[in-house]
Amino acid sequence: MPANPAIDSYHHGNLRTALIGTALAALEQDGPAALSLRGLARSVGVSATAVYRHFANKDDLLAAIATEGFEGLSAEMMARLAQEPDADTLRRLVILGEGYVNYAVAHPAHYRLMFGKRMVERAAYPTLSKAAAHSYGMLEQAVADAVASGDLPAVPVPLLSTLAWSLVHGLSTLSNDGLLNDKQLPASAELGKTFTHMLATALKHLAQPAE
Amino acid sequence: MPANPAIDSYHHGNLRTALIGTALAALEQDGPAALSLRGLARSVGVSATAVYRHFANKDDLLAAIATEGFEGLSAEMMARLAQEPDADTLRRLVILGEGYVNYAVAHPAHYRLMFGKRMVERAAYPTLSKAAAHSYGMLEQAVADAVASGDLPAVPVPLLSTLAWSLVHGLSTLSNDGLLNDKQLPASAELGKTFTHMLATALKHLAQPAE
DNA sequence: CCGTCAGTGTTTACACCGTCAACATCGCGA
DNA sequence: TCGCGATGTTGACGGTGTAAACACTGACGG
Repeated sequence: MPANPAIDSYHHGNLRTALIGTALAALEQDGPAALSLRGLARSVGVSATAVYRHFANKDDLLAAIATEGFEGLSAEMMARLAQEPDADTLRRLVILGEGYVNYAVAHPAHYRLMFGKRMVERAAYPTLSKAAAHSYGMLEQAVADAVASGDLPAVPVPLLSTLAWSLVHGLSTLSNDGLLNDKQLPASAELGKTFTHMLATALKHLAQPAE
Repeated sequence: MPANPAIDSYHHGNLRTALIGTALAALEQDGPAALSLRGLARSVGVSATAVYRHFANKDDLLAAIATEGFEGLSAEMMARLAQEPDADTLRRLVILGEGYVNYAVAHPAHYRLMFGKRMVERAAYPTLSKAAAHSYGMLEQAVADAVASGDLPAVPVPLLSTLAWSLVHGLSTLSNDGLLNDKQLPASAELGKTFTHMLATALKHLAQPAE
């Protein structure tokens, strides 16, 4: 294959990458419903069925995009952690939560896609499910560390991390769906920080998990 | 209009109701993506364009279905509250959370629809947004009561109720998307109870909301 | 140097979809 | 009774995802 992205010839050069890139742009601009394979192919300047040389079908393309989303999410969280290397376990949890919500509200359509039906049938998309598991793993690890160091009470880690995940995920989707705007609340990005901090503070005093 | 649902004639009798009902069944069986106006009309035994006598377009139908969803959600929470009239404010919050998650996981496709893009452009669907606001209002009221009675600390009510909503909403969607099944966790319905209880317990000791 | 061959892109076609316009049929009220 | 509004039908248009058959091209082995 040629080293440069190809100028204009019969063969595009790197259609796969171009398709994902264009799809991402279209996604954030017009929403997921407006994304069509034919339109995408048109934008890239290629015939409609050329897409099928690189993706089994539309879902397959979307899965690839969703995978990139989880990778981006993990990267964002990782970067924020790296910026504050001396944070204690609770602070690290807050950083993760803040990074999570921040990424989600910065890429609303992408984020929505990441949790679409492809996530349900994730047996068919192992790469996607691995990427998602990695993102979740970062959260769970942070929770485990906080429990191990005694900064969080000895509640079962899966329970605590699912709770944390539910919170940031719920906040992200509610915000993306515009359900928080009309209340007197700080911007959603700030919300992530406030919430995770609140939660960490509260959980320190968590007594018993079940009745 | 005739009193009985109509037998078989040129005019269906209560197409609108029939469409919503059939749509609901199809929704839970095959998922939201598989739901088409034409297929729906076929199932009901009516021509494709008959739908447009009762709904402006597909989105309008879906909005009606989503509205019913929020009404069902409110009803479920209300019913559970009524079952336990002597519950204190914190317990009432737990009941609400449990009812919320329970309804969501009992009607996954319906619940997903309720938070689709119609929710974003809810200016165009005032009935839908009213129904949604009512569901949320129940939560917020319970939080306000708990704060007023001193059972929860004096954190701004919108903040606390958004936190509660985020939690149950996040948990519901994660569960519906099958992201919780492979962990060693109790069933999601039970999770709702556990979580809200955990949260209520933890929040009792919440000190300061912000840094 | 040339042929072949796998990878990539094209054309054509099909079934399905949401929706519009024009027309048909019914039942209720003046 | 009759006419009119509500409801349902037929037909058509442009859009979609995708399968099948075909075309182009660059790289590699003889």
